[in-house]
Parts: sequence; C-alpha cells; structure tokens
Amino acid sequence: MDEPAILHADLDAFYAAVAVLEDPSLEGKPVAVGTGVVLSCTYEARAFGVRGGMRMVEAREKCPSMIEVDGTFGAYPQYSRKVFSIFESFTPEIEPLSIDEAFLDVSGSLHLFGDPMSIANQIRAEVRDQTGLAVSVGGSTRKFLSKIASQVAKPDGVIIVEPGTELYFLHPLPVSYLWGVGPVTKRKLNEFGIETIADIANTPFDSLVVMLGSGAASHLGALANNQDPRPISTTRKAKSVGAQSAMRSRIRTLEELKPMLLRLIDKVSARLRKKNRTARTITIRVRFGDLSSVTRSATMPTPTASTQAIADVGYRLLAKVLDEYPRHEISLIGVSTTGLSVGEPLQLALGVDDATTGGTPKELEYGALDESVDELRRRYGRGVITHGSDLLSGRSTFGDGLSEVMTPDERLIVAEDQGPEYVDFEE
DNA sequence: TCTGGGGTCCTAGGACCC
DNA sequence: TCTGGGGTCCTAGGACCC
Repeated sequence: MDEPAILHADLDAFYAAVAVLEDPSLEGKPVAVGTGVVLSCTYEARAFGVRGGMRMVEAREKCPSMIEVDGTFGAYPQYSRKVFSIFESFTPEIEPLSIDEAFLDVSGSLHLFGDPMSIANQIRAEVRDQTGLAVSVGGSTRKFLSKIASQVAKPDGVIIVEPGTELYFLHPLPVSYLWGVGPVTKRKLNEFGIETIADIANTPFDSLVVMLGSGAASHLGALANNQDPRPISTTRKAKSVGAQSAMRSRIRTLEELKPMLLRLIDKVSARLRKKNRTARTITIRVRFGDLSSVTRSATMPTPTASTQAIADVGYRLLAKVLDEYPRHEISLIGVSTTGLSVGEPLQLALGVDDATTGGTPKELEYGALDESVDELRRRYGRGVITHGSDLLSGRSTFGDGLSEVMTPDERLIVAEDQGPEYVDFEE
C-alpha cells in the first residue's frame, strides 16, 4: 500500500502580515494585532520578546515602539480565501484547520506537479506572488509529522521529512512539539525526566498510563513512534457554535447581565441560521472575578436556531449559576451550542414599532433580514427600530440577528406582555 | 501568570434502560 | 431488595489548539 504524501501549510504571522500588506507604512516595524491580547505579531516585534497570546500591556512594556492594530476588522478573510484557492489548484484534498493553516493530501498530484518538495515550493512561490504572504510548509507521510515539520521550518521555510527518516527528525525534539502536549502535560512528563520525543518512545506504555492516563498515553505513545493513521478529512463540520464576552467592570446581577447574554445569544443563533444548522444543547459559561469558572448546560428535546428558544434556556441556566454563586463578581459570560444538526433556517418578520409607545408593529416585512431592515429604514427613516417575530413558532423573538444589521443609534424594542422593554446594544 | 474569543477532544459520574 | 453486566445519554470540568 502506498504511503500518502501530506503537506501542512501554515501562513507566517498571518494577521500581522496582512496588517502590514494593507498598510505599507508598517513595513519593517514591530506590529501587534489584537485587542487586550496579542493575536499575532511581526518578527520585528518578536525580536523584543513579544509573543502571540501575550497581554497587550506586557507586550507594550517589552516593546514601547510597538504599533497596535485591531484584529476585529480587516481583510483577513479575503487573504485567507485567496490562499486556500491556491491550495485548491494543487489538490482537492484539503483539510482546513483554521483561517491560516491547512493539511493538503497531494498523493494524487505527484504526477502533475512533481515530488512533495517541488509542490511545496510551487505553493510557497504562488502564495508569495499572488498575496505577498509567506507560508511555511512541512511534509511527510503523516499529518502530525507534517505539522511539526512546518513549525520547525518557520519562518518562511520548508521541510520535507523523507520516508525512512521520520524518527531521526522526530526524536530529538522536545515533547511540547507533539499535538496534545500543553503546559500541564509537559510539566507532568518533565517531572519524570521525560524531555524529548525519544524519551516518550523509550518509556514503557504502562508507565505512560500511570503518568497521563490511558487516553493521553496511547495518543502520545503512538505519535512518538510516528503512528498517526488519520486521513485528510475534507468534510468536517463544526460541532459547536458559541460566543463569549469578557467584562472589565465587575458585574453581579442577572439584570445587569441580561442585555449581554441576549446579545451573545442573538449572535450565536444568527450564525446557526446562517450555517443552516440547529442546536440541541445550550451551555452557559460564567467566569468569576478570581478567574475560576463554571458551566451549566441543558439539552432540549428538539433542536432549534431560534433566538427566543435559546434565550429561554440561557436565562434559566444563567439564573441557576447566579443562584448557586450569589454575590460573586463576574468577569465573563459565554454561550455555546452543541448537538448540532442540519436544520431549516428561520424566517423572520420585522416591523416598525411606534417610536414612543412601543406598541404593536405597524407593518410586517418578510424576507431576508438585511433587505427588510433597509426597506424599513427607507420608509421610516432611522431611529427606533424593529420587532422580530419567528414565523415558524409564531412567537415573538428578541430580534433574531438584528444586532448584526443595526447601527448604534438604533434601539431594539422587545415587546413583552407587560409592555415594551428597551434593550440597548451600545456598551 | 490569567488576558480574548473561537473552537476540539477527553474523562468521569449519574441516570436510565435492558 | 439487592446484586451483576452492558450500553446510551446527559452534565460538568479540564486540557489543548489557533
């Protein structure tokens, strides 16, 4: 049986590189992209000791001349799509891992484009020519090994591990290069004197089980011996959709948290509908002032993408946490939906509320959300907005997806039995 | 050493069913 | 009534990744 030829392509300092391309005056300067935390930074910033994941405050101390760029907006997705379309010109067998990296199975492309080293170099040249970005490539017959090779090849390099030489390449490396070895596992291994991947390969399996448990032991034991049978998966679908938000001011009450939770749920359910998915399990995460956190989850009998349905469950779960942990400061709340299945997207009805009374909607508009909102604006001008309604269930909603299309000077009115309630989407 | 937001995967206990 | 085995689903937490 032929061994596969697998490449791992990983863009170098992706966000920072795009920021520089979009603003050439940043060229050659220390740049960090991110808000609060460094998402990505240029190699000039790295020279000062700045690293991804570092707090902005700390990065600023290390490199006072550093230029900070917001990572929320920008041309990042366009660059990513362009790069992936170059990948696709070499093979259809692509497994995206994130916005800036992917596995490519080029086994079927060898007769067209040459050996893996040649393909890697062609990809690197085309990405460079067409986007200006540097991409590092690792290659081998195993996914995990190709990923390690691309890490070692960085920046702007390529390493192909030839069949038969895998263990010579792999074994001298520190254990932290293995997928699944983070700070905790690294510390555990180091405590037993295990520093390199060779040390793992030379440790009896039973001993690994004692150190790490059976799951992690068999995983890492296999990788250390170059065993990784996982094929490229081109059809992976998201298994969860979530959103979270950290807070600076320490909040404690359900009333204060309600608008935030609503906005998060609105965002999540809108994304579910966009992907044409529904979710069965809702998980609420609350992080406290001391950074400890808890989760509470509930599974519904039938899956949904309705803001209202998810909000009903979300409120209950959040109230439960606040009940269990009274008077705790809260520094973050998050919503995650799992148990996803393919579902019909909800249709929306939007209407204009009377600006002052918040009475029942005067008119209803059906159809795509953006067009409806635009139509309402044309007719009634900006200002107080709309009211959402879920046509499938016939229930009033909290404004499915509205936060995405509303401007800051518009307010959402949520009509409840007792009367209108004003929800402010501004911070 | 805890500062963001989006994810995946694993473990372990309890409820429940046969 | 309790004891046994096997399986699935749900919940909560944790490690890890980008």
